[in-house]
Amino acid sequence: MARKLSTGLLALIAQRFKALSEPARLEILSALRHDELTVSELVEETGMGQANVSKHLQMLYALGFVDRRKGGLFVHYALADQSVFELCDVICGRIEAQEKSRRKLIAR
Amino acid sequence: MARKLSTGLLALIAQRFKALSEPARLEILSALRHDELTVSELVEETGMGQANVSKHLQMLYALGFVDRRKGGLFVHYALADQSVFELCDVICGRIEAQEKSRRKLIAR
DNA sequence: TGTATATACAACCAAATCGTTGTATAGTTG
DNA sequence: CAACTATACAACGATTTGGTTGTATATACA
Repeated sequence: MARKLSTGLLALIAQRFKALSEPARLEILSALRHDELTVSELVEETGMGQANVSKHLQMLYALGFVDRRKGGLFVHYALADQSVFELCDVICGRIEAQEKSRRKLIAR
Repeated sequence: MARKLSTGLLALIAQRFKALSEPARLEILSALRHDELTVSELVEETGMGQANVSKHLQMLYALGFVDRRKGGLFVHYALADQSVFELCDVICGRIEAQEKSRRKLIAR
């Protein structure tokens, strides 16, 4: 990685992080982890409103997190790749480490 | 990673992503990449207001992205670890791939 | 062709968030 | 002690954003 990230690149990176900063969108991505789903299936799976799911999907699609395939009346969405979960893994590692050190502090 | 991420964990993960979803905070982290800096130095480095820098630092500290050390009148902030840049690397990989496929589309 | 269904989209409101201004706190220095 | 400096914090206005409601579009089917 470059020594100093340009302001422009920083903005692009921030944009991606922002897409992942909403539990609703993470839930959608998580639901898509193992197979593709239609919008309706995502609505059912997540319990969110249809328009809401659709809006989140537009953002995830625009930023390349999901792929889209039209089949008849339905639109099938799928994960573009698994890198989202790499990111989550790094974050989870951080959370666990913090949790561990927090427990250690309390134990004293 | 677990097959299905719990809603609670999803919220924790989203919280971390949100901290990274602001260019100003990424810029602060980027400035801290190679050595620790005081708040004043960060203000100078980034051109942001002091109160603004301080507020962002509070969030980054609360979420464990930076460490804090008080020396006299100054408070020195440092990166807690380099994992932020792992995350940025994954994102940058995505951005480059998208850019590449975008160019390919236009070339046609 | 007419009806029904799946998805997208615009408009709206409420809540969250960014940056600023002003002030409080803590530590330093004369 | 008094003046000064670095940092944190509260409050405020402007902007953004998430979710909803209502509607438009497109495809299927009778």
